[in-house]
Amino acid sequence: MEEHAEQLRHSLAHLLAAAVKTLWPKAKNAIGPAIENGFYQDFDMGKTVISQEDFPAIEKKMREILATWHAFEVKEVSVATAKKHFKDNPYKLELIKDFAKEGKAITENDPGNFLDLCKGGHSQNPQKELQNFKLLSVAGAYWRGDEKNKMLTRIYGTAFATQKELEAYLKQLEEAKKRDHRILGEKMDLFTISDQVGKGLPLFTQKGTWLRELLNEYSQSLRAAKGWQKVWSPHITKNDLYKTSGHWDKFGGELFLVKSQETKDELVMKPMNCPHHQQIYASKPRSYKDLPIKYMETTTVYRDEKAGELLGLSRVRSITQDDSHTFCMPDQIEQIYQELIDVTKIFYETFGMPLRARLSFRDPKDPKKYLGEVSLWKKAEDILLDIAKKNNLDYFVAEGEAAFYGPKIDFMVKDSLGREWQLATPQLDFVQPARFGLEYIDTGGKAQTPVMIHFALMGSVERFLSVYIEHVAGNFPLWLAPVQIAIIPISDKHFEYAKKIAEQFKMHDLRFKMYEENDTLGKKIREAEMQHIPYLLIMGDKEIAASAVSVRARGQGLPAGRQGDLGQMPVEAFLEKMKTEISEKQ
RNA sequence: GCCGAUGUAGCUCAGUGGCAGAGCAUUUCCAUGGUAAGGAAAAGGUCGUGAGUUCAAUCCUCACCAUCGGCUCCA
Repeated sequence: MEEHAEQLRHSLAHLLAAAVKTLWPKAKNAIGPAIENGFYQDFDMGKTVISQEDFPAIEKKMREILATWHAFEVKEVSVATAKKHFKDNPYKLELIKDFAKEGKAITENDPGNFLDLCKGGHSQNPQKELQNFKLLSVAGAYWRGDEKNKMLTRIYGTAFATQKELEAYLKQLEEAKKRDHRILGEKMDLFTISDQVGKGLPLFTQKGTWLRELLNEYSQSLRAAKGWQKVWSPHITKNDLYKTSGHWDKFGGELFLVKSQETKDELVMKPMNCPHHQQIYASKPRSYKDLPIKYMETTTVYRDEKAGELLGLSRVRSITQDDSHTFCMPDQIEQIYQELIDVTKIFYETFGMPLRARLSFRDPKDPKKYLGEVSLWKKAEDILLDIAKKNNLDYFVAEGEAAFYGPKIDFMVKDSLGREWQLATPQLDFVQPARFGLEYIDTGGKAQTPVMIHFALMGSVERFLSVYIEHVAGNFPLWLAPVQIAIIPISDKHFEYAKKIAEQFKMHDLRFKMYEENDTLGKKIREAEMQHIPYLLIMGDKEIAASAVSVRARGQGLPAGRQGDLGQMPVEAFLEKMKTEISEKQ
């Protein structure tokens, strides 16, 4: 964020605090930083409940107060003075105490008639610069982000230097809302969520299933080309498996339990596939000549996510991973990583999504969170860093983001609205193979422990879909579109010709929808456009006479006359066009 | 899990302490159409679920369920 925007947003957080404290004198303001595109401010509101309905009043008060603000004066004060100034605010007192302990200077600012504890960094000209803001939402947030602490009321707002930028941002929010995958998913009939099946358990329609299968086919085909082979594992398993792997201690609360009525077996729904794949590896002795061994399996795993965390397809309880596990010798790690990085680059380039890599390493200050020897971790992290450099990845290191069994590369993927998502994640694992006693015999005839590499290209099909639907706003490329062609006969006189064309499409494995309803042409075109079908074929007397079809490419937005009109072409020419586009994944 | 909001027809949403409403979608009929909604009629509801207050609850109260905005978490 540029410094200027940060200053004005931070200043607005103060202004919001001032307004809320004027309207509700008992409110205690906690912290209020600038964030991307705006700011927030936390309050302890006591028993008062604030809702969006209060926003007009708050915004009005903010503008009133703003008129009295001139310059932010930042003053350093003693701990005792600061404590006196904020004696009624336990949050500020806690901050003062912490700052004092860390030996930081304590600074206050007062732009007019509102004293606040603050490190500084404000707008130089509040009258002029703080005009373009809007309050957006109210939410709960734990004090200092710790769920053991009290929940405060957080008010989010957005602010820009100019009215024009503010309006553009609000418009972008609206656009994002329109392409929300939950809304498009329903409109385009891709998936549905039923109360009777359960929350976080989406059901996929025929169209949504095409997307799942085509995406998976692509994901697996890229890896198959580099030697990964499919395996299969069942969906329930004895819980001992996860006790051995170490997952039970860490994630036991999120496992779905399954009880056998025949035996005393305590089973669980599998929350991941790595232990299963390790058991396949362990099914017979392995030699160094067998390595690397590359398994892949796209399968659904089940995790009991906390209720409030479920969200459309982005966070679900039935998660379909396009998973793979590779067992190799330490000196093969680099080669495997290179292959996985190659695959990831191709995959995301196909979808037009730029990549950035986050190297998720352990937090050196909190070694208890991780299993395995420190020296192994260090070695693994060095290898990842080295590979990232060699591949010219746009990368950054994030300490404390590692999985408990090893460091990983999280690929951050940028969508067309500029939002970043974490999808593909090659993860190195030095811990689990040892726990399961996996071995291979090296050239000297000695048993060694292999290294395991976890990797899912999409991450999960559901999560990838949630991002991708919004990335393309429902306009899937031809090779992916569940319905590729809308066949629109002008009237029932033309149905027979339309059916003949449809037969040809069937022979070429093209996916089409026939608009046979007795509706007007305009209506049928509208419906096909609203379904984001890539090509619309209109056929009437003229087309029959010419043994042709009239082709209209999908419009990308609102109606604008005959946009996308490609004119009449012979059926063969159209088929050829489809073939080319599909094979090139355009 | 926590804070807040919401839940009325398949969808989007009005509305009321006293027989439940619209638009779109659906069905039927009329219209046979040339590039984003032709016309008419019908059908469609335990007003999220359960309890309480009341002569009477879709409306008020409580609990639960689900959804949404966030927080925390995310193998």
